[in-house]
Amino acid sequence: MSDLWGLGDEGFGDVQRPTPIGPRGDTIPEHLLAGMNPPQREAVEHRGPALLIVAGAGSGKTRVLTHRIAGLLATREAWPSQILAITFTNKAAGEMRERVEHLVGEESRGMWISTFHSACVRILRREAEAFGFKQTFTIYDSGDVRALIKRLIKERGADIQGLTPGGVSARISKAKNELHDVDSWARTANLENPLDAAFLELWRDYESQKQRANAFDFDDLISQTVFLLRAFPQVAAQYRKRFRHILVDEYQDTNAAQYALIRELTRPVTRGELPDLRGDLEGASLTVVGDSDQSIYAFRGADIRNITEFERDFPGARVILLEQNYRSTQTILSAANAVIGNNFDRREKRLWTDSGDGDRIVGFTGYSGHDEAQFVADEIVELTSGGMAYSDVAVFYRTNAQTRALEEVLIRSAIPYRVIGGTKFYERAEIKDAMAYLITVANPDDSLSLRRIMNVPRRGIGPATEAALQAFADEQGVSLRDAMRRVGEIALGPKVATAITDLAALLDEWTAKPEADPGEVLRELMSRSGYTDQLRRSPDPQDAARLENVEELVAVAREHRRQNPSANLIDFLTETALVAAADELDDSGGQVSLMTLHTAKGLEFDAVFITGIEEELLPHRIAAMEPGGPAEERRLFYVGITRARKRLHLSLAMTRAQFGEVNPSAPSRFLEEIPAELIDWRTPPTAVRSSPQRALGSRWSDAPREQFVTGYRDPKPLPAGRPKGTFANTVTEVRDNSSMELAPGDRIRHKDFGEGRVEAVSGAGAKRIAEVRFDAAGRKRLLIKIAPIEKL
DNA sequence: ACCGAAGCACTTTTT
DNA sequence: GTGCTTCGGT
Repeated sequence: MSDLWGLGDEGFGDVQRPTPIGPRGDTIPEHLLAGMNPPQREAVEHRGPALLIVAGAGSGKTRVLTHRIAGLLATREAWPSQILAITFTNKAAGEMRERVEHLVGEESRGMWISTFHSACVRILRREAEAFGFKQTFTIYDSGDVRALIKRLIKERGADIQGLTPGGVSARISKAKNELHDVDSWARTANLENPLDAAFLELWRDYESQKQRANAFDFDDLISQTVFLLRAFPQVAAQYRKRFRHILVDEYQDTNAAQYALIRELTRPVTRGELPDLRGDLEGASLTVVGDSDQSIYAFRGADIRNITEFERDFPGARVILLEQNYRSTQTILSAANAVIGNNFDRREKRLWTDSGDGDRIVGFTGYSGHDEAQFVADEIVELTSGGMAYSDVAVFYRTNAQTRALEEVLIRSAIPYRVIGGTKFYERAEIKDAMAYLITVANPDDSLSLRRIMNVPRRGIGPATEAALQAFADEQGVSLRDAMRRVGEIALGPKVATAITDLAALLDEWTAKPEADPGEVLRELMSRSGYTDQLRRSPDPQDAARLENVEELVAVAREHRRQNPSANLIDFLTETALVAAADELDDSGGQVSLMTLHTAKGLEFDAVFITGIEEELLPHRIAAMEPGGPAEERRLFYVGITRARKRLHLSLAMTRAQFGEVNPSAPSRFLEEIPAELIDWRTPPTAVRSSPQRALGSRWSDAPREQFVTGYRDPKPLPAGRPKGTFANTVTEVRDNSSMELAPGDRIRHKDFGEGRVEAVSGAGAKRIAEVRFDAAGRKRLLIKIAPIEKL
């Protein structure tokens, strides 16, 4: 650290600065460095063209980032407006802004701190007119994209086999994340393949529809910004000149498009590209923070090489490692280190703490997902009665479907909880309807939203009428909305024509007032369109809840306006389109948080439950077959483990219900990667086998599904030298009792509940259920197929 | 045009 | 088990 400021040879000295900076001698105020360990300190102080901070979980990277920004401001090396910080969620952006403001005060206003998507929308709105879009463009979420593609497939007829909306949208998304557009993709594609050719046509259709609707999809936001910067050098130069310090969090999860965006923004500006530029301007200084062990978004195109090859990409880059953990106990870190150590091809990094071992990890194996959920609930009661707040507890799972059992049991146990993400508020039908009204008002060209509300509530405009309107629009070369306004020129019944005219008039009235209060607009639209009336009059009790949801949305819009008095309808729509799951978290809630392992990234809790640690689920069956899949699933588990501050609970179930079918499940291979002495198993996982004699002393490692089909299979020997779980001496049988005939009155013996008498049998096939009154354990409902019972 | 009943396909993770 | 689509009746 001889050149502490990096100003010497790194070339800052000769460069023209567009705004004044303080005297070089300004030092970072001591309060910004107090209490930091040496690498943290260096990460705050280092100056140079590029800096990679390899930040292990819980190593204080947010603190380092905020203090680094505060340092830049405090020393007058940068104005707030010269800073662009990219975070993973809006919530993280808000927190970072708050913390920087806390450190350096009001003067920090004017920084851009946002997600990739929000930053790009901001750029695109400013520049929209330059490349054929209107400023009022709207944003399609994945549901909108699928709906549009679905319609396009349908319109093209049945000649395209094997093209599903989901498949097509995933493919388009993947291509865009790799920075392809339709034409560049077409050049590399093999169009001999009829499926690819059909896909290409569909994609072209999709793009032209989207353009006509004045809309972007999520992936466009990034890739179109890159194309914009590349196509308009003078536009790019403005942003390059403006942003002198770019900081990117969670860099391991950036994809090719996001990488390209960063590259574009950090290019130097040469004289002549901007009129008022006196000399060449070197590229912005880039700081990235990340941890390749926490890269979990490869499915979204994230490329781990962005971080592993950072030094090669950005010559002159400095790399700083943060390994000291300030979050978790050593027990939790040892488990995390042991698990992630099984990923080969990684840069060795070991988290450590000086804050002690803490409690052992608690393990539990339930009979079913419900049983497992009951364990979670019981433990939460235990923890909170010991003084822990509900909001300090989180429950993680691999798939959203796993919430059902958890929610049922938590409700029954009167534990307040909140599901983060999952079936989001904004995905509910009534909310999408309400939003579609707003979108149609804000962006009259968006025919997708217009179609959605055309006959909602019912006003007699059916498919036939809609087709007639569309035909007229195509014929006249106008929008669907224009066709509605000119309904008099179309031969339609008087009743239908009136309905269309009324709707068009209502929408136009508000389109003319784009600056009106969004909450007010929504309330008016909902009431005057008859939407609220329809729900109020409905006999369906669910409609009462839907009405409440719409009212809730009005309240959300009002609150947004209260917090941003100048925010118009488009601002509100943009914000709601870009909410991330983790943004829903508020710490004030006093509720247990339920979320997927993906959503958990970047968060931390005193007590963490990771559920469903089973083969097929974690690693997930689909991911396990993809190249790099198992390693990424392991990282996901690692992310989950490292969220815990004090207490970690790992649980699994011996059977798991899916599709309403119950199947046996095997403990995850990841469990035995944790040294046995770290886990206190309340009930250990057990060998799953079909022939009782073989299993004693066996391990349940490496237990893929065929084991259940074909019988017991000898596991591979474990690699020596690493302590492994040894739970195999306790063996439970999960057997297939499909053929067992039970009738009321039969006596049975259950492995744990003892003897009992069958009272009733219901259901059919794999779902046959016996109600049994056990002599000691009381009444239970057992799934005959998998219950550990025998007939007496 | 609208409603209810029956049949089916589906679930990995997300901005 | 759910949610969506299809079909047949009003």
